[in-house]
Amino acid sequence: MARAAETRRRTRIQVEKEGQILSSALDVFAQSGFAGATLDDIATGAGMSKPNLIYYFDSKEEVYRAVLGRTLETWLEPLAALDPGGEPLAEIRGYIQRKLEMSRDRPQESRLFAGEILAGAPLIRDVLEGELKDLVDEKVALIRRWIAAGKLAPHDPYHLIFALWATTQHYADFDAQVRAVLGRESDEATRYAGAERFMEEVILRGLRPDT
Amino acid sequence: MARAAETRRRTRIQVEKEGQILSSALDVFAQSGFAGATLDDIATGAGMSKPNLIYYFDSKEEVYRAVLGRTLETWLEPLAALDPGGEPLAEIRGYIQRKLEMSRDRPQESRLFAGEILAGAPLIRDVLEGELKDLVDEKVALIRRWIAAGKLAPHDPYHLIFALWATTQHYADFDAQVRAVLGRESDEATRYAGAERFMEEVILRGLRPDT
DNA sequence: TCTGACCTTGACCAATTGGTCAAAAACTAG
DNA sequence: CTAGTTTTTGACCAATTGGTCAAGGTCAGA
Repeated sequence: MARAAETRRRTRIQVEKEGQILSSALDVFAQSGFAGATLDDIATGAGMSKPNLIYYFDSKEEVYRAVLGRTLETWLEPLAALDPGGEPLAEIRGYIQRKLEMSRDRPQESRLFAGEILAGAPLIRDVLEGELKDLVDEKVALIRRWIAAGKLAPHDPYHLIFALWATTQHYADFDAQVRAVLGRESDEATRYAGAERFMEEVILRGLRPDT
Repeated sequence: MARAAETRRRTRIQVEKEGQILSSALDVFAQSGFAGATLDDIATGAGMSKPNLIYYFDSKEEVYRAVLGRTLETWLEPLAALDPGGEPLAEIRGYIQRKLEMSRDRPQESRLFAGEILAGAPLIRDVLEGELKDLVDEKVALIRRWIAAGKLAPHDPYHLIFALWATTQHYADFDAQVRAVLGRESDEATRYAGAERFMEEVILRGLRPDT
């Protein structure tokens, strides 16, 4: 284990350097994937030498795990924030907005997860089957209650969540494709405004109960 | 250049071996990405030695390009099949079905593209900005005509296409996550049936004109 | 069957890269 | 200021891996 991990109290330098490493590692892993990333790239991005990086994290995989772990909580936040006490359609609209904001403002995190899951989620399978599944199951139950109360049209909540994930994250994960198709003219703000408008007009509208 | 490429007439063995290589390469690249894949893995999967593989393709990148290229046409097919002469809602329903079928039956191709685009599409940017953009622009114009004719509700066709891509491909690209969330019970057939039902009930319904 | 072209691979090479180590530099408590 | 601890890195090592090469095996046509 690295000193940083076994020492009881973390020094000022440890906190700083670990932060720089994780920040650089996020960029590199998101851009190149786990296999494509090199410790030298990460170290350079963090403004230090490779042995110095290894002084803080014992291995490339440990850096990767740390970045993933750090991002996970941020990632689950929007869904967790879905409020049972709120008005159903407004809550889901809020969720869409938060997810789109995350895609826009933190695309690296989105791509990091996309890469991990694309590869079969070898390192976070347990988190997906545990924390994530529990959270989703809880929100699915909530949506079912909203449906039973006649506040939402009756559609499978699991597939609703998948559709929201897929569509919102698409703009970060497949950014290269979206930009290519929309052409040079389209700027970021316009892209995301259009995405939000479409989702609210089509998906949200599809959730409105018949009455 | 490899013999296979410069020879005028391809021998029986060339056709066979190149097919085996591309098939194996699809699996390996889809699973491990470009950087994570090794020529030995691909060669072994194709039932031959690494030098033998290099006899047919000059480099790892050339194998990768070949696999990407081969898959591209298949990939554009469903969108290209959108028929101007057909009934708008039925056409889009057919498109959703075809894309979901591709996700289910050819997940490796889906993941291959996802990986490439996630990395910024370094090798197919020109195709995305050329062929793909042209095809999308053409279909966007078609959808706009349908909207103008009052056959579809007025929503941005670009974002409609993105939403359909995102949602259908999600089931292949993020398979690990979908399975984890739905749990062990859910089998493939049920997953895809649920996805199709949701998309038809929500998205397709959202495209129906008001009248 | 013979011959020339095609196919196959074991052995090898050089570059990359994850990780080690010892020694020096910087920091901090007393 | 001093001694001990923490931090930093140049040099190095071993494993992996993309790609080469020469030698031997196989195949198709005459």
